[in-house]
Amino acid sequence: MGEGQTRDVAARLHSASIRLLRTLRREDDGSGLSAPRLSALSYIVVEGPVSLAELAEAEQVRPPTMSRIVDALVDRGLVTRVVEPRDRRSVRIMATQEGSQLLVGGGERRVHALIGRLHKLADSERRALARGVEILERVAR
Amino acid sequence: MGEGQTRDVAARLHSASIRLLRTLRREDDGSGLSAPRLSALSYIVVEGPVSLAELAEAEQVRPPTMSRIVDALVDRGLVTRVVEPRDRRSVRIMATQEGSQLLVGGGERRVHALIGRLHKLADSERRALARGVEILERVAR
DNA sequence: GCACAATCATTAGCAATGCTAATTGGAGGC
DNA sequence: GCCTCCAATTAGCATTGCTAATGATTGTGC
Repeated sequence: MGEGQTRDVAARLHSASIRLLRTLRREDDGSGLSAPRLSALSYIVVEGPVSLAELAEAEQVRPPTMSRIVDALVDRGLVTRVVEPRDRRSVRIMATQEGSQLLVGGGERRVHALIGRLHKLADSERRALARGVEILERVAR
Repeated sequence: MGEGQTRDVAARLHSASIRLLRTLRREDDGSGLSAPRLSALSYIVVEGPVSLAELAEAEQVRPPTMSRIVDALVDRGLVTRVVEPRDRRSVRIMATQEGSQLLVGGGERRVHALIGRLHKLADSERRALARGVEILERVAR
């Protein structure tokens, strides 16, 4: 594959990813949470108990910013903060039942919407996309 | 392809897209613009003259929010606002030379970084990814 | 064991971004 | 001409982002 074609794939992959996530983001309205809060909650639910530093790093914001977002999630009872006994400087942030349910209870709205779109594809296309996703996972790592 | 597999593809596509864009976002630092401003400028450069309403819709923010972002871009000389003569209520927003150069001049940092990653793939993988991107474009439309 | 540097999180204070409601200015109907 | 509708902006507020400074705890050197 030539240099120009590689550039073409890169540019199109970039803009298709942006468009996909923008489309799916419309599903977030029903959650009642802002985008940063929902994204943080999602990470907490999936990645289990995490430290504030890890969470901030993963969400690409600074610790003070994330500390406030966690405040808001705690206020709503979606998340708890527990001091880590091994190192009492740090905290374990984990989802409450309510927090997990808010996410999965909605059937994970975004994924659900995406499944609906995938159903419109031919089976061979879904397989080709699945293969592309495997490669994308390596590229995005 | 079964229902469970389709769900699996959807979930993985979703999170791989998030991870990809987060990775590439690190390239934005060099631009000197915040994420919303850079994203708006990018749309303006690519989509030529646009109205405020169209730009707000595309970026999924409300018109007042976008109006202020455009203010900031105008202040930096990256964009101009021209009253539309056909309908003097509306406005044509377009990039200046400087605005276009800021984007393409950096070689489009994100795409450039992505090309570097694609180079590490085997040729057959790049082709499979290219096929996946074609399908993704339809899914994301 | 004790001062001292390093580390994790939070607080303080500011700029930018997001919203809704209200306003301004112009277009179009009648 | 007047009234309604429409595009954009202004006003005012909450949230999100940052850096700098502070608190609290841990680890280190001696």
